[in-house]
Amino acid sequence: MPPTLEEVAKLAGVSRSTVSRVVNQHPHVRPEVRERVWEVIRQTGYQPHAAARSLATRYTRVIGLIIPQAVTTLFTDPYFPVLMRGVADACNAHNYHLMLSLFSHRRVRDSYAGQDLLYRQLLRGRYLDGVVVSSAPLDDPIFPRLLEDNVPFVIVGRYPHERANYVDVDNVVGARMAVEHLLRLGHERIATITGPLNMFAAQDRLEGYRQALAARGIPLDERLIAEGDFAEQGGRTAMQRLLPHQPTAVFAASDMMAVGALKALREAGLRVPEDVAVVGFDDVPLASMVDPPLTTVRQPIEQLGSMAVELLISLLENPNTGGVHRVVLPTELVIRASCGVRVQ
Amino acid sequence: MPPTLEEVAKLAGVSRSTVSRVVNQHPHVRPEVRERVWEVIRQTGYQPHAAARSLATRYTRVIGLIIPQAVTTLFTDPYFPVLMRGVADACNAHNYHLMLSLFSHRRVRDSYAGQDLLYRQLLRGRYLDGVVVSSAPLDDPIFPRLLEDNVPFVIVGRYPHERANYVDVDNVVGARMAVEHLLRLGHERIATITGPLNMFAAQDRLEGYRQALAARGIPLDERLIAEGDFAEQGGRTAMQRLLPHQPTAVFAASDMMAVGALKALREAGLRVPEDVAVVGFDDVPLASMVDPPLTTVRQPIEQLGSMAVELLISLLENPNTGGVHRVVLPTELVIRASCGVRVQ
DNA sequence: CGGATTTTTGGGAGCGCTCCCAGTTAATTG
DNA sequence: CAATTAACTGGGAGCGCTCCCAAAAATCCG
Repeated sequence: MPPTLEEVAKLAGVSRSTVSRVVNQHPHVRPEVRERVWEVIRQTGYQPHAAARSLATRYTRVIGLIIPQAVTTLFTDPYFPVLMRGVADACNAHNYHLMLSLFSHRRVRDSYAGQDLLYRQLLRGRYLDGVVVSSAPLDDPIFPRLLEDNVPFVIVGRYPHERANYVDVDNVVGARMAVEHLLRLGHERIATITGPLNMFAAQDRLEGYRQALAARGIPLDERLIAEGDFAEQGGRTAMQRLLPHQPTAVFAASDMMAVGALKALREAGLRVPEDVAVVGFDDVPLASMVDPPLTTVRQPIEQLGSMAVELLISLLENPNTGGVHRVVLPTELVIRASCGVRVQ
Repeated sequence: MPPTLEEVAKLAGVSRSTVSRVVNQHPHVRPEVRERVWEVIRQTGYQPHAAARSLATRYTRVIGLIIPQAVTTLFTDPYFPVLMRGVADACNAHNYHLMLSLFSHRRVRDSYAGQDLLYRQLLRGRYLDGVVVSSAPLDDPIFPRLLEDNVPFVIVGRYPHERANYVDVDNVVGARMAVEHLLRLGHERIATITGPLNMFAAQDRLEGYRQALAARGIPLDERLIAEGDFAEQGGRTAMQRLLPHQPTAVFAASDMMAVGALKALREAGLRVPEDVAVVGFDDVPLASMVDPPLTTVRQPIEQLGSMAVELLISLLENPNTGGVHRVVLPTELVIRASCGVRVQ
């Protein structure tokens, strides 16, 4: 049974309140007393009881990371581990703890309803001070829940609501750069494999693709647009659907889908980049390991995670700082072999 | 301000205690009253305050997942996401929440000392009911801490202590199968790239390698053993160190290291499997995507995660069930192209 | 050096919940 | 139908902490 404040107080010959002051670094404690109390704390290994503390203060020093995405994508995609690292790092640095909620929809309980139940528990039950949400589809029930319960939150990505704080990457510009690069290489029949279009990132990357073509005066050919799911398998089947329309280049909205596309192309007996050029998005480690190495759009994933946390914490600690906070980070085109170098 | 028990009680015209009984499914509440209370709960969206509850019950319904590994490996290795999925799934299924602690050692605070401080906070501060630990080196400070503070825990892996519960994979047998396969293919100069030897899994896989050779009467050649770090880069440099001793086959203790080895071999102008056969361990998704696809030892990673959680929960809920709980799951050899098929 | 400050200190109240113990009310039984 | 017994219900105490307020001690100043 670990010691309580009261016990420490008795041992140090002071009152509960004084020990509390010492622990919480309040001023107005004689240095001599303060030292005596610290000594007892050290010896007893005293540690404040989190529940008691948060019952009294209404703060938990815990933030949640919610990743509601249906699973397939999630865990073959190296995106998430990296994001998590950014998030975890920032939490450690600020002495917050991290609660992770993943939903895989594979068990009955993980249904839409079960998920909503868990959200309620987590948010209304005051397990958390605030939340970082990543990769949620636009219609995910987490958003209304957060808004309704007035829980401070930051999205990694974007959400169309006046009270939504977010940290995002400039997906439109990133995608445009990628497609412009293909245009520069002389391609005109450029296809795209999009992410699931109920996600903003997917929509934005498609928009970038559109803009690049429009700027070049190339009319949009709907047959050159195939929707994928950000995962490899989806990229592969999307590519198969695109093949009959003979694109000479493909912009995939994620590296995993680009890898899938690579596979589909190889199966169809086409060479990359000679017959078809491929560009991805994300620059996950795998991108440089496949054959041929992928040209891709790098996004600062880890930084996204830590910035989200830092923004959230600043929201928590200065609640009055008015206004909505939005950060958009730039992307960078990384050129490798998969798009070839065609002379115009 | 969300409603409290007391408020719900007033609205339903009963006492605090009765509402508590309803919420906690205690018997001895008239069905009619029970229904009335539920109705109020539904209308108000009442949700018990977690901190208040755990202050009173001394339970939090939160379990921790602690991954103390120095980072490089961690997040390029698809092992962790999969493990996490297993862990998260099991938590969801049993209505527990998951607290994640990762340490990357990249900031000052993430030093050994900072880490220990966080452990104390987490464990002594009663944030958690119990803990799952994965990929901790044998000398990690988490173990003494857990033992000393008497926190229920389950290791994914293994730890030499009488009170250590764990869920592990049969690394020795898995490694032996891999090496035996190479032996069967006629190899005699078989090298191995081990994991960091302060981890049990690495030691066990090395032991399996030893056993396979010994059973065949092949003397151990220390020059054919190189220590890696489970990550790609480490596998690559380890392979470079092995090359001068001209192995005809290599058993890498992780797929990521096998991929690194592949790279080193290619750089050295050697063909796989014609010149050197390669076998990995883990069967991560990447294993089947590289060229040539890796022969490897599959371990049920996700199952490992969910079993660890389930074991932990059963420990928490039936504390008197004596004895230590240990589960060892089997592995499976997956044969692909990287080891070739040599006729003896 | 005595009153006015200012700094320290202690203790009560309360955060929202569970659990135990009586007190009520309803059901059973001979 | 009175006497038991069982099924419900309410309220106090307490989980360990913070915060406020007032009392006590130390410091100041003319």
